[in-house]
Amino acid sequence: MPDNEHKITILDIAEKANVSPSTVSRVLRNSAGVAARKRAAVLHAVAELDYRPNIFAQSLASGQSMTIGVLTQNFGSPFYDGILHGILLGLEGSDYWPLFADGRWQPAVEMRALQLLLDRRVDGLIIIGGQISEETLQQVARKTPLIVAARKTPTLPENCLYVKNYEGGYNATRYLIEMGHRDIAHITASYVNPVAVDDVSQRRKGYEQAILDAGWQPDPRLIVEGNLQQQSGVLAIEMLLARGRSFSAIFAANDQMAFGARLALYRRGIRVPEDVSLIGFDDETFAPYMVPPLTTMRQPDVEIGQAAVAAILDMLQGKKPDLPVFETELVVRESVARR
Amino acid sequence: MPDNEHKITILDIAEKANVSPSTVSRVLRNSAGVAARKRAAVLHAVAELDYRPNIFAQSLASGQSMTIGVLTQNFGSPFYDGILHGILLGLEGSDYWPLFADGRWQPAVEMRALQLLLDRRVDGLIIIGGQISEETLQQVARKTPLIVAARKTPTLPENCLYVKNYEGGYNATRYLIEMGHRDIAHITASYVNPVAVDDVSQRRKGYEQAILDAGWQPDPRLIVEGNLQQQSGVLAIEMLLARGRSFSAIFAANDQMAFGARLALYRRGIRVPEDVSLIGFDDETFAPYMVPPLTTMRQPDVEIGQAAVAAILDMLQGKKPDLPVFETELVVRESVARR
DNA sequence: TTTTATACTGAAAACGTTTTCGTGTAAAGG
DNA sequence: CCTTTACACGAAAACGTTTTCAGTATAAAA
Repeated sequence: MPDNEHKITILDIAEKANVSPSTVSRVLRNSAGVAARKRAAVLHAVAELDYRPNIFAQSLASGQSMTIGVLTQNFGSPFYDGILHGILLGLEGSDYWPLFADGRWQPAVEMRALQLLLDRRVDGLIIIGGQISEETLQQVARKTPLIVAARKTPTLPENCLYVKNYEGGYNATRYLIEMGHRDIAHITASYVNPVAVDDVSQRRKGYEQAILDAGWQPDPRLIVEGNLQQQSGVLAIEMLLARGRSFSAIFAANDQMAFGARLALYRRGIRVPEDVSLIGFDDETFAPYMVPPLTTMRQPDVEIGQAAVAAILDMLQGKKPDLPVFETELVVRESVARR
Repeated sequence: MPDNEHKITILDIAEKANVSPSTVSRVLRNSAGVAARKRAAVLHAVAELDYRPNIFAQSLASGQSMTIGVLTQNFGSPFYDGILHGILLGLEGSDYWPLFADGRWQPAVEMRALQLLLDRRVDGLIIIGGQISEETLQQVARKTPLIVAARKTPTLPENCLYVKNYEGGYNATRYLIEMGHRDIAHITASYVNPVAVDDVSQRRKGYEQAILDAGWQPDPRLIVEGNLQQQSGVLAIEMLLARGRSFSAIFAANDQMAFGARLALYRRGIRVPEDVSLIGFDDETFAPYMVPPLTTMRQPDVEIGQAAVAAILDMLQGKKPDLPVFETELVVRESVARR
């Protein structure tokens, strides 16, 4: 690099402002009273020299990294992406900076990512989904402010952000029933390579309870399993059709599988919603642009991200965080018809 | 763990292994020869005490942060997300760690994010899209290895990753022509709040040239502008239809607008591809699940991300990076019919 | 006027590494 | 044998802050 300019440090500021380095530091962090005259001189020198503190020295000396670790499973997934967006929003103007890591739904990768985040001495940690053992999580929580979202963690009620998936599944099904449907298929997922997905099984329980409450018996022939990806929605429909059990509506445990299902129905010449109604879960960005626009249960992803950050920030200040419970919301579009 | 509070440092290792701290450091970074016996002792002590180096001290002493800054404009966008994924992939196993920042397509936010990344002393920087002035970019490039992707930067040919958008637009249009279409509409975008989108205007030039090469004149009534979002695709179709100029095919400058267009056509009862053919650009994850599956031009997003990382890593080793030029690829699905 | 708090402030000690400098020792060369 | 040369490796000096400690004024209290 041709540019061998001397990096300006706090010492340069001190010299230029005719004070000691300690005083410069005090001014910069507002950690103690400093005479107005000197404060001005310091500020002036800082501006003049365009001083940029060395973040490593700061962190080393103060023991704080001013970063929040965010461990997610899949940058690409729309739901996770919404949470990330919320985190970004929540962090805005807070002096903290997010450090993202992606576990890619692989236990080994995830553990490594967690370790790396810890090694980078994050001041707080937000974990979205994943499959790290509760024991490990407890251990982490003991040393670092921790929030776990989009995942069930019975042993850490104080650190968990929770969405009412059971109610969501119930309400989605209930809506179909109210629209006159009786034979309602459900596309669920119990293991995704190969981690149990509690959220989704909660939705299934809600589905089954809604059927029971209507006075009917859930029919196992109407339940198929996918893996949350679009393609598995296609397969689910094939399987369902092969079983020969008729149905007039489908509740997919997430939008992505609903999209796949919709495509499979199109290929079979089955119209939506004239022949079969379809409801999803998540309200992904694409849902309003499905043909026809997808009726679905919205999860407040951005809000969850914001709440996670708010909670971490509270914890960092020693306050008890408040952990709202999130409701899902029915978004009526055009993929469900009255029967 | 029975955490006796005492953080173990390199000194503890040194003591336990009966060597000096310097030697421990040498073993850990492999920076100089160490007697096999001592090396083993150090490694043993490290394992025994579960030593974790303090990354701030390392960075402070070595002057390297072992991080790569990534400045993106929009975590949510599928194309950007693909690039991010590629970056993650490329970084795997490289000792470097990505630091993400989101410019949100807002110049002020973007500049602030850049500044923060620089303050964190990233060893390299990848900028995806955005509107930071070329002058600023040059300044940055002088001090830090820099790669700019998905954006035109005439003054920085050595730092730029480039996709053949012109050819992509040309080929998409050419394909429609070959399929027997003559009246081909184009949904483009010239400014997106309010940054000029060079990629998209290249595609438009390709479109116009293909028409010219077929011996016809581009008709301005067949060109509408959106803002790259789905919703603008809907509006574009409304506008197009209102103009009364007939057309049998549409080339949308990105998939998102194609999705919106498809919805608008559905609402008007215009069938795809029987009445109107539709081709997009990007090959987003959702494209194969549109109804009907969308024919589109694929951009190698993941590969771009990987190439960006590879280039940065090269630069960090003082090597001249090789900067491949990326081709787009026609992905034929079912949204274009022969006329 | 003397005492006693009450600001300020600078010197110096962390913080936990990496890296430079020398020194002692063993191998190689004459 | 005596010099070089090469190698290991410990001591100590960075790296750039924050924070503690110990003053010194200065103002308030007595």
